[in-house]
Amino acid sequence: MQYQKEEVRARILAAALDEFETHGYLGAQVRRIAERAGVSTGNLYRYFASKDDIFDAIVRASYERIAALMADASSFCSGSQARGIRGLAKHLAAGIADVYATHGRQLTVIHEKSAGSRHEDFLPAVTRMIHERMRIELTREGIVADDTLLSLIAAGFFSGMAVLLRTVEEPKRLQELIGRMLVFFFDDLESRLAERQ
Amino acid sequence: MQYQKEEVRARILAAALDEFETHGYLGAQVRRIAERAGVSTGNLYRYFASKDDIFDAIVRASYERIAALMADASSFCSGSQARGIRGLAKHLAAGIADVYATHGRQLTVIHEKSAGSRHEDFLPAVTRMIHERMRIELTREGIVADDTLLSLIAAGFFSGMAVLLRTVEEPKRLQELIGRMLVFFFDDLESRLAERQ
Amino acid sequence: MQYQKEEVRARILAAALDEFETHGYLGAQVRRIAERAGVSTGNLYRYFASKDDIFDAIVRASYERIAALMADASSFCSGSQARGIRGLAKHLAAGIADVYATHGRQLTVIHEKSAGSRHEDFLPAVTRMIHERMRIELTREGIVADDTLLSLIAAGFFSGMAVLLRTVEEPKRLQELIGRMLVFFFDDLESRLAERQ
Amino acid sequence: MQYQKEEVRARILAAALDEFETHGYLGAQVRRIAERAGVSTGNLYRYFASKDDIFDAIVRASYERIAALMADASSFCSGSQARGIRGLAKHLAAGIADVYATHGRQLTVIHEKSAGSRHEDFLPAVTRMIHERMRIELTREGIVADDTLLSLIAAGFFSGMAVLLRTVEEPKRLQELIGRMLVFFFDDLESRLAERQ
DNA sequence: AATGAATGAGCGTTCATTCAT
DNA sequence: GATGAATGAACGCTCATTCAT
Repeated sequence: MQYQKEEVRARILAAALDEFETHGYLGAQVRRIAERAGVSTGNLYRYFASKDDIFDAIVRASYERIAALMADASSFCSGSQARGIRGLAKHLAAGIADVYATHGRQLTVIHEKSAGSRHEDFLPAVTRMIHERMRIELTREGIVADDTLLSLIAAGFFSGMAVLLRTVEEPKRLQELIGRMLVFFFDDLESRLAERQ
Repeated sequence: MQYQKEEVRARILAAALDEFETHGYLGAQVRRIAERAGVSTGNLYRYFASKDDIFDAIVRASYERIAALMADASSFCSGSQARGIRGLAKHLAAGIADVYATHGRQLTVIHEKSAGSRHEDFLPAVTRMIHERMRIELTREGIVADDTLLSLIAAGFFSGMAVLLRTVEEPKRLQELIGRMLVFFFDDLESRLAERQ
Repeated sequence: MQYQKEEVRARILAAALDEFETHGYLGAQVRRIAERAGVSTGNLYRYFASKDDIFDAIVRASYERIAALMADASSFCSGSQARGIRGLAKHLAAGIADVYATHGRQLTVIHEKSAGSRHEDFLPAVTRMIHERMRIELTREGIVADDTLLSLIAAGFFSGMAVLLRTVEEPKRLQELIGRMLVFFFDDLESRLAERQ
Repeated sequence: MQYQKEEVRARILAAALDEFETHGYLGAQVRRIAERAGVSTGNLYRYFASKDDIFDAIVRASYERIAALMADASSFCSGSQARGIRGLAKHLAAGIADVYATHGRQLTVIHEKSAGSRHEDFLPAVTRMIHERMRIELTREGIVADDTLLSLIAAGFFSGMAVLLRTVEEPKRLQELIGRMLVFFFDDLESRLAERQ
């Protein structure tokens, strides 16, 4: 019985992931999710209290792991020798890749299809968190950088990671491209961000 | 009569811009647009055939100008001496800023609030176009670059421009930051994109 | 098996009584009844064919006893020396109190919470029956009374009994108040009902 | 246009009155109300925000008039020479008849069919108010009466009025029966309520 | 006998669109 | 040209009842 329930729950989540991916949160229809899952509407509501709740169930783990990743930057900063923004970026890139490895489609959905749901502020929130971390790191290094520029880099870095993870299937190639993206974004950042004379 | 019609049409478009900006395409309500415009719902439908049509009317000009900007790279390439990707990027940045100057809010709307409308693929489309232009330019210069990396840079560049244009109000500061963003994205691009040895 | 069945049946009825008392017939939920009874929904339907059926099972006994009470007025009239409406009222009051003693909550439920069920006409039916009895008795005594007035008294008497039985816990006090209510309703009824000159 | 709107609103209210009368608040269906009114469901919601709102619109006036009637007992007590409970009862009876004359079916609906709506406590509330007024009046006259008995009389009086008003069509007959009901309930009340020796 | 997962018709409500005036 | 009342399909969700085990 327990097994069967879990299996149904999983089928609903799988169907819902398809649906949200295709139509976005607002465009998604609960009936369609139920149909795709081979479940009646009524039964679906035995597993989830509302449409928003289904979305949350799909997306929560990736949300929490990303949030945790951002939060543990202090432990990262104090403990490691690979410091500086490049170290931070490496750390974040590895963490994001890690989350993507297990929650790839879910991360994409919360990133791009959450408008109207309780998670619609995911992208700005993540951008802000990355931005803050980078700001702290740069300050520590005595580097002065414009905040707008910095937030733009934070957003570009996160979305760039998303593009790579979604596009590149071969693991070695992926690792290499992440490395080169890190070079692209953070090598010699100091001089590239310097106020022009 | 013709004059009056244009004025009504303009009021509808202004109200709709507000509405789409606030609620996104799917969350927007035609009734609310009509109310804000001081027009009856029925009359609104004399000017536009559907909600999607209103969205299109708001957004089409910015879409076309961006598309045109991407298309005229040939004229750019043949005529100008400021060549290379940096020249291209400068050209695109200027063009985007130009579009933004007259269609700023519309550009933001098609960029971020188009989910569910016929323009929901605007962002990937623009990214692809920029990507292609950059690819051509780099090929001309004999530079080999990974396509995924390139498309990620294209997307970051476009979204970065959007951030700057939306955030920075003071024109001189804006010009400066655009310049520095160009430095950040395109200075020494060749070596930063080079396959690692 | 039979014993066990009866115990389950009783638990369902007890839970249903709670539920109907709290939410009324239409507001009651079969699922909630099953939960409170510690029985599965499916099993509940082995004992009762429908929600309406559960309601009927709870309420039938009090209904039948009240109906029987009304019906045995003939035996009452022929056998007893305590005649007249006062005698009838005393008899009915005692009978109602008797039913209430064993089916108090059920009586309240059929009286006040039966809207939507097959018993929703309980109150008017009982009122009519009391009314008829009183009419017969008054006719026997040669008293002429208006029928509307009489039915109003019948209803007031029954509802009044319900109020007392529900409100007053102490038996002696209850007996006293019932007595005084009888005085209030039936003492000198003849002159109080007389057509005014 | 204004006329037409009012006419539709009136049709909806009339249909809803039928529906609530027949099925009670919980059993009533918005679709059925719309059908009976010859209006589409969507249009019905242009006139009323919710089912509860329709009920309120039907019933509010009678509620407020009854509440006002109860509230102005002070003005009644100070000004008039026809004092005592009999005076009070006469006053209330006249007031209730007055409300019934214009809101008869609505009064019945809020009285008997409001379970589940925001007005479901109408009957106990009215009973309590009448009870309190009567208590004040009796105290003024130095009469001691049991509160349970008093509340039972209050309820019987109100419901009795409802019965008369619903049943008796002929105005003179109605007046007469009301008068006789007042006699029945309040003549010689003092001695009938006296604690027995 | 018992479970509780499953069903599906139907509820109150919304909103893009049409139509009578 | 303009109004805004009217439509009705469709939405998210509920719950009495049934069914596979």
